[in-house]
Amino acid sequence: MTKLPDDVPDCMVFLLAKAYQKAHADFKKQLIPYGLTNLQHLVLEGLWYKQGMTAAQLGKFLILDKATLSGVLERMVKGGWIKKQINKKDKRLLSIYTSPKADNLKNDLTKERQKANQEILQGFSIEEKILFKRFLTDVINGG
Amino acid sequence: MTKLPDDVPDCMVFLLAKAYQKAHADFKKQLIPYGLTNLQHLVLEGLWYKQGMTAAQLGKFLILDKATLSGVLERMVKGGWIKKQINKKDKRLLSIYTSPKADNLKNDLTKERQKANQEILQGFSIEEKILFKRFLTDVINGG
DNA sequence: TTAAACTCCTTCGTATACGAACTATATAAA
DNA sequence: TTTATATAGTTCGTATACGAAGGAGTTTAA
Repeated sequence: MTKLPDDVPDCMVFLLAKAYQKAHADFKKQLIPYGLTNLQHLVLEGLWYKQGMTAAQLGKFLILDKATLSGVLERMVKGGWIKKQINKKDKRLLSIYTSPKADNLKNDLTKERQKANQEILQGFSIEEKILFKRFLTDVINGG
Repeated sequence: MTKLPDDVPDCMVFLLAKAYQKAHADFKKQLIPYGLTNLQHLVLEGLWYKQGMTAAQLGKFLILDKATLSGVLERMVKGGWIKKQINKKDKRLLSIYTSPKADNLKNDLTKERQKANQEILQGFSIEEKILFKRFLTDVINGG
């Protein structure tokens, strides 16, 4: 990731993309020792937040397309991170649970996430951090 | 894109990802009538900024991996948006130029970009806009 | 001058990301 | 009850995104 030129045409999508990619790339490196990708980590966070969510609920929680989630969940089952369980009352529904292997990493992953937050917001004052998060949520919710 | 829950675990990578994805999805829709993707539009902006850049220079300008750019450029040549030209002095280098078909859309695309910026920053005061952009560039450059 | 080192671009592998079409299941309506 | 509609997941197609390895060309160094 190189220095951003000063005089690019003004484009918010570009700025958001590159800020995201920078943060993503750094956190990705932090997660390599755990054998987890960024998104897979988010799936675990989602399930720890509310265990047994269906794929649809998880997708809503993570603001993620069901098509994307489908593949991620498949790889996470294969990796032993989660279990899928078909709902007996409604056979369309998949309830998803974290595995013990995942749960054992919960504290470590929380620390990694906090470390990532710190590095991303390094140099930001407390007020700026709050403001920045408000701006981002405004972009997400606004429209 | 649904409403963001209030009590997610604090994760900047998530916020940045979703803010980017929201902005990206909206701009993507704007670009459909032109037959261009978001990134392809950025390639044109890059070339209008400095015509004849090599793939490596363009990648640096757009903060993009050469492997990603390679495929994008191939599709853009196929679509008639750009021309690749091998440098005679150094046969490794590809100089890249926009096509007349692309140049004809320059004004329209500029307007679309400005419209996208407005929508993303809708509700932001002038000071907030400046601050937000500073925050994002800080994330990109900082580390 | 010839081998080593370097650079540019492509190709491959893997993981997002999402629209669209499809299957299976469940519910609503006629 | 049978049909219509709706919902949950999967699959397919296309486009990023990037690390790693490879091929071709250039430069440096012994």
